[in-house]
Formats: sequence, C-alpha cells, structure tokens
Amino acid sequence: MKKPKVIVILGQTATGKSDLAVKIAGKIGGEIISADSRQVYKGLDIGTGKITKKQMMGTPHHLLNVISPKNKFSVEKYQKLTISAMAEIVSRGKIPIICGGTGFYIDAVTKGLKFPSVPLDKKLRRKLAQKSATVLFRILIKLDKNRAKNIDPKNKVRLIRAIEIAKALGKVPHLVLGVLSYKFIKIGLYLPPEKLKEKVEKRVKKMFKTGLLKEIEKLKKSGVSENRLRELGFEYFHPTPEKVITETIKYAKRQMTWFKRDKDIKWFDASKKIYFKKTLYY
RNA sequence: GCGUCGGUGGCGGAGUGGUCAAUCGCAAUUGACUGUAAAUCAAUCGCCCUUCGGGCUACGUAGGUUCGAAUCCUACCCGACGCA
Repeated sequence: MKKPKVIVILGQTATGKSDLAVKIAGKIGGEIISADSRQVYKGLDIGTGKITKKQMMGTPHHLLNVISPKNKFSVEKYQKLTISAMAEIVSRGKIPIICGGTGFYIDAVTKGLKFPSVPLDKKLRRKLAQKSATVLFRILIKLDKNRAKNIDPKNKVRLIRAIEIAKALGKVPHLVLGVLSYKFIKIGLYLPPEKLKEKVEKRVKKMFKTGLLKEIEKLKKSGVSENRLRELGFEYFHPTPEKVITETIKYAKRQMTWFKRDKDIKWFDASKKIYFKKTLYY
C-alpha cells in the first residue's frame, strides 16, 4: 500500500511560508497543520505572526489556538495532535500540509521520534534548578550512565529533564525512530541575509502598528503572568522594535542551523518567485 | 584659558610595569539539540603561518624612561565635567 503524502513547508521566519501553504492547499486540495510552538496558544496572534482568517482563504487550519497561554504546551502534545489531524485529513481525501518554523516539532512528526511519557515534576524541578550543571551532571551519571554519555553536560535544561525522566522510569529510554506511515515531502524557504533583514523589519513594524502592545495588555488582563510572558518569547516581554528585529534575525539563523541537517529538504529562495512542478507534490 | 577625570579589540567595559592579543558582557561566526525549542547549550572570535607552536601589528597620536610599558614621564589631539 502506498503511503499517503504530506507536504511540509518549513524554513526561516518571515519567508512567507503561510501564504505558500495556502496557495498550495488551494491547488491540490490540502488542509494546513501549523508547526509553530507558539501559535498553538490562544491570544498570541500579532506577536507570533499568526495567519488571519482572511489570509486563510477558506483553507482549514489545524493546531492553531489549541491551548491557553496559561498552560504549557510540549512537543509530545504537538506530535499527538498532529498525528490525529493528519489521519483525519487523509480520511477526508485531503492532503495534509504541515507548515511552520519549529524544527523540533516538525522532526517529532516527520521522523517519528518517540518520547517517553513523563509529566513535569514541579517539586523536583524547583530543587534541581538550584544546583549547578556540574552537580546535575553527576546526579545523572548515577541515574543513567548512557544518557549521561551523550548529553551536553553544561545544559541545565536538558540535564533537569533527563533526571526527571530517569527518576520516573529508572532510565532515559533511547530515542527511537518510529515507523512512518506517511511520505513527507519537505519544502524549505530561506532568505538571503539582507532580504531577511528587510522582511523582518517590515514585519516587526507592522506588529507594533497593528497592536502588539495591546495584545500583551490583553494577555496580562486575562491572567497571564509577567514570568509566563517572558517565556512566550521576546515579542511578549517588554518588546521594543529594535530588540524584536535583532532577536528575530538571530532566531532565523538558529532555525537554519537546525534545518540544515535534514538533507531531505528541498530549498527555495523566498525572495524569488517560486514555481512548483506538479511532480513535487504528486 | 585653567583644573579634574577619561580615551583599550565591532560595541560596552576590565586591566594600572613583566605570566596581555589583553578578564568579562554584548554582537558576530560555526555548531549541538530525546518533552518550555523564538528555549537551552557549546566552540571560535587582531592579522599571518598547517595544528602543537611560531611570527607580526596593536591599548588616542608622537616621543621618552626601562632589560621589559596598555600600564610610568613629556607634548599634542579628542571627550566629559568643574572653575573662569
């Protein structure tokens, strides 16, 4: 049996992924699944560059606004929801189009990463957060030598999660690549540095003009704490246009570092007109 | 005009005679990535030589003292402040 096709549109921020996705969806009868770690939250619209109803042009979009920003989302949840969304779309005879810039989320789905189900342990985390990376590393060695071998010994965030998992399961399970039930076609969009800068500047200016600060106020009023806002990204914590521009550009570079490893991606310069051959998605 | 303080690498800012190409932060570059991922973390970061290592040019400018200066002295230029 032939595996159903899924088109993945990924790449740097501000390259026009959403528009391209809508265009392709219209052509081939697709539905879009967002792959953005922040657009899953309700109320983060302007700051995350979320697509508007109008821009959707009637194409169904999934995985947008699925959770309150007061709660935390995770890759695992993303993976679960996306898998069922893909199945549902295919069952309706449509083609899923995954579109977004969060590389980790995309890999979780397109490479079938299997995550052990261990919930966050707030008490443990609070305790571990006070220790130094060196100490955490020593703790991990005791719990799970194998994981300790590969982990970055200075990265506290990872060390804490590894310890959390090891405590719950006895050890950190190996990363397993699941069997994929879809054929993923990956299309990458990037911009040359000067063009990227231009695009980002324009986009950020528009963000402020269309009410980013009001959006933040609204979030605060609805009970989102300052701390949480900081976690939600640089657009949401005392943003200034200059800061948002430089941070966005840095982020776009980090995105490329991630995506570069994936040799299956077909890359396109987003500043040029992109013509897709039918063979690309059929 | 006099006085005081200051001029350091892309920026901020340490260093006040040797171990200084110069702590550190930011930016930049490269990269990592097993559950907050717009997060978190690492390496590199004057120039040249192939790495160990070596060579060269550098701490406002020009001189000087010294075996040795970013560090001390003199003059000049620039900036901030104070007094005129």
